[in-house]
Amino acid sequence: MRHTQLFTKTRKDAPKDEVSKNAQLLIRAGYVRKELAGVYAYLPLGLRVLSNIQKIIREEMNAIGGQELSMTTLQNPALWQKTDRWSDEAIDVWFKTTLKDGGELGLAPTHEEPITSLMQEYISSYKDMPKYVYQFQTKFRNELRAKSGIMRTREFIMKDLYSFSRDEAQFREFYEKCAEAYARIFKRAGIGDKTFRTFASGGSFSKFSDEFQTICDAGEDTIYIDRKKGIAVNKEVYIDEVLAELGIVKSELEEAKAIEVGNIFPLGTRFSEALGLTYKDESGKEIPAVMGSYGIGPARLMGTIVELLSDAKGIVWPKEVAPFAVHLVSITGGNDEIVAEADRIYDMLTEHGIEVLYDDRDARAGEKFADSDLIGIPTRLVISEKTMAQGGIEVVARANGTPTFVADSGLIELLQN
RNA sequence: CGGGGCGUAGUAUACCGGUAGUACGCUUGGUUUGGGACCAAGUAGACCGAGUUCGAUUCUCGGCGCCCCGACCA
Repeated sequence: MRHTQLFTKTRKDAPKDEVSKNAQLLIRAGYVRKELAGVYAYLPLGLRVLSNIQKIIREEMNAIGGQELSMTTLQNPALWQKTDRWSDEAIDVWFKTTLKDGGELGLAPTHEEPITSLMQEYISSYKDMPKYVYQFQTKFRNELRAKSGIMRTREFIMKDLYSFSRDEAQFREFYEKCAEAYARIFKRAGIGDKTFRTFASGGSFSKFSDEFQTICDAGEDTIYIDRKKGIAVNKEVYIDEVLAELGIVKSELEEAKAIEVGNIFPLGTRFSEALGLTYKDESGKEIPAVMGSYGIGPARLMGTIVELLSDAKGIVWPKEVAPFAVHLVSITGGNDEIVAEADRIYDMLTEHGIEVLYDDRDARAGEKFADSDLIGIPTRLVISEKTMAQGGIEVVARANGTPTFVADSGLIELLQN
């Protein structure tokens, strides 16, 4: 993509109403725009990042047998009444709306009810399970206080997967498989070394759940990490009984602030019983399915990456989530030959299927480099009078800023490795 | 929801009970051209409502919006 086609612009100053690093950098670089408190629009660059994150998640969910679908955001109150979750006391973050005929609808804060109802139509035998379905769908949560930029918002897309199993053992098997898939996702997203599977409370559904917590000072949670074992405990269940159960001792734990980037938890038969999702076992007996729920918020993950992987100049995207693989920057000084050469390189990269943002603006080097650092694409290619005289292209890694030279005959090979 | 703070050009800010200033941006012209250039001329602003006052962007009240701390977070 040519920069001159991009409608967004970078800014030197962060808006004064944003304090969080993720929002400041993402707004300055033109990835997102704030519409309201806790409501952000994703601009072309931001949407590319979000899509890349979703691609990683999708690949890993498909790899463990997940099937993607898309439910609705408008919710039928009747289903939520059956599980006793329609009242504002049960779920205090509801956004509700009224129909013209006077009826009421909900804007989905989560999707246990509709997915259970949906699957009830397709699961009737033990032979129909296990099944794993997921979606990327907008959730609305009427947070009393939105905060931390794109990490705690009132409207956000969430990947939510639901598992349907015959019994506890079958459920457990998938639960562990999913935990492994989550670890792969966070590793690919560039935050694997700072993300820990964390024992946490199960909320209103069950005794426990597992969170995936990424160590970061901008986080809202406090966790206790056992680095040797590679696991952690959320402060909310930091009690002797739990520590004993997990086989960890207080003296070896390290306290840290962390961001909850994922959460998996058992639902048991809480929803299947309430909504009649039962199946017949081998003996013809009617049994409720055992369910599990598995969530990741791609936007929160995006925000976490920015919080962790950025420096004074801007963002430093990991390869798999970067909006483009390379940032081609021309320093032309008004010289048409350099423009032609940069155009040629751009075409060559594009023909080889390399995703490239081409800064073809008629701007000075300083501004282009500053913007390039801010936007944070992993590899920068510079074409200038200097590089042309040396018969090559300058390659700069955003992460460390060290320039190397490559002849254009070796460029494609270098980038494809 | 409790507490605190803030609303001034597109952005960041200043001053003031008496015609709102600066920087960046943007427009035009010129000089520049490897780390956010320079000169010149332009462009553009007081969240909404009520009150006090001769006069309110400024003071008071209300509303709306935004931020922070806490609480909450299926």
